[in-house]
Amino acid sequence: MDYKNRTRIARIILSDEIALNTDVIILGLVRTVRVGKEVAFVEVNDGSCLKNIQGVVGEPDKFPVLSEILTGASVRIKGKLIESQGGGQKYEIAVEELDLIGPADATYPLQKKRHSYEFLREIAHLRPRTNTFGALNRIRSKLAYAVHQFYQEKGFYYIHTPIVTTSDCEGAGGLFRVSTIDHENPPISDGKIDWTEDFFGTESFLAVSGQLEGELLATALGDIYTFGPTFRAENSNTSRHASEFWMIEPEMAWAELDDNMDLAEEFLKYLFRYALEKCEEEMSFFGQWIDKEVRQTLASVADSQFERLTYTEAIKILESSSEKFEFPVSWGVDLQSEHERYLTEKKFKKPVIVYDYPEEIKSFYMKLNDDGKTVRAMDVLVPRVGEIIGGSQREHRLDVLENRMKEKGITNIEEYQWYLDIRKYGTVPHSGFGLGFERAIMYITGMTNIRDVIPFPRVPKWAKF
RNA sequence: UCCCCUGUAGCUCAGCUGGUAGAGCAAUUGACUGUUAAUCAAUGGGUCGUAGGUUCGAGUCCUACCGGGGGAGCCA
Repeated sequence: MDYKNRTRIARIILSDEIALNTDVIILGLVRTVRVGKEVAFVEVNDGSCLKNIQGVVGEPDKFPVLSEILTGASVRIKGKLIESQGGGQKYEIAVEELDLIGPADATYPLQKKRHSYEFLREIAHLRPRTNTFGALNRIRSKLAYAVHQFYQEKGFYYIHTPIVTTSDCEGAGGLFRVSTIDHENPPISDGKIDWTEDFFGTESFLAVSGQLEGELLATALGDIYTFGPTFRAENSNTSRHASEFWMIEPEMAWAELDDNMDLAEEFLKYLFRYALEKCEEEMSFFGQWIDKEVRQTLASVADSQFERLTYTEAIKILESSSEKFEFPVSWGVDLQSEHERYLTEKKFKKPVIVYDYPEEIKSFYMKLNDDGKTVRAMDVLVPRVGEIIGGSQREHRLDVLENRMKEKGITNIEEYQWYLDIRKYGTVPHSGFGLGFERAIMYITGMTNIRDVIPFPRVPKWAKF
């Protein structure tokens, strides 16, 4: 079989680059078959785009294989590309050869109808074959490319931070243990597990962030970014948390919080514009089936300023608002979801950056402001998704950093010697943030559950496929 | 982890105040059609999440457990 000479459907339908009457070979999965006496139609999708192409069989009697071709089968169609004689599509294939490559029987779970997302999650091995997940996986790929393009064009270096970490206190929640110790018969010393016997000679975990290492590279290379998997062993059961997700973490040397906010805003707008301009087919699909206003929202956000306000200002707005909150607000408490949602969805109706948070509720590495009460932290909040970016200017003053670590109760400071060393030798002001890639995709596509924007989600009680 | 809702044919669901199950789609068979989530007809298909309990009798009520959804916390 000459699989190599096949023509991808996107080249026919989307880019219009195949001339009429060209002999083409289509390889793909059957979406639906309609067999009659005089004519039969075999509609195929090959994953290159949303649209299917239909093969037209003029004399069905001469193709007994038609009776074996059901929805879900893989087929090879050879024939001439012709102008469609029916309405509804521009092109079709006048079938000359029709081969069933891989049959699918009546048990094929994907029917010619809409399925619930809940059901599709249970068949995550097959859901990529649906229109929605095809579009999601394609736009995910394109947006990942856009991430690299954005940073590479700005002169940032793409760096790889370790997946396995030995520091158990990165300030971002629960960690997954990495171990080769026989857990049914662990080595014991002084009544406790002897981790020096473990693979790395010490306790080790999956990284919850590449930030600390990112800072090291930034002070050497200037501007860097990471884009990789991140693991959080939190028992979070929400539509916007996953145990394994992809995060983009830029880190800029010689940059303060304003520069950080500028970068975050520019970055998000770049992704929104990229989706609108370079992912037209997917975005029109999402606009039709997922969220009718999503394109309009992205376009208006891409052309407007994000609202920036300090935590203190945010608290004042919330306190003077007539909105009834379940949790009362006052200076010093962390903003609840309902507060964040009010700010971004009701008050400003666009992305909002809140910065300068009370130091008590933020991590040790964030730069202390001169007021001694707040730190240079920032959160970017967007409607429907909530917190999409979290970042800060880092504390680059060695003595201040050491003090804050002590205040935060970090006892094993000597294990962070490497982190402190970049402050000890030629320290530079630097800033960075983390963007949850899936949350960005949710915002861009209008999808409302993080489990549907990553092909194989990992969440509490679910790591199948 | 907490609160609320939910679990009935392959899928989406109906099943009122308890009396041993229905529809649409899918599938199978046949007919018909330049069709396009094709159409029409017939047929097959369910130990009602699991385990207990109340009751003469439970899909329907109660308890526990296991899934799923929404919200909260944690955050990206």
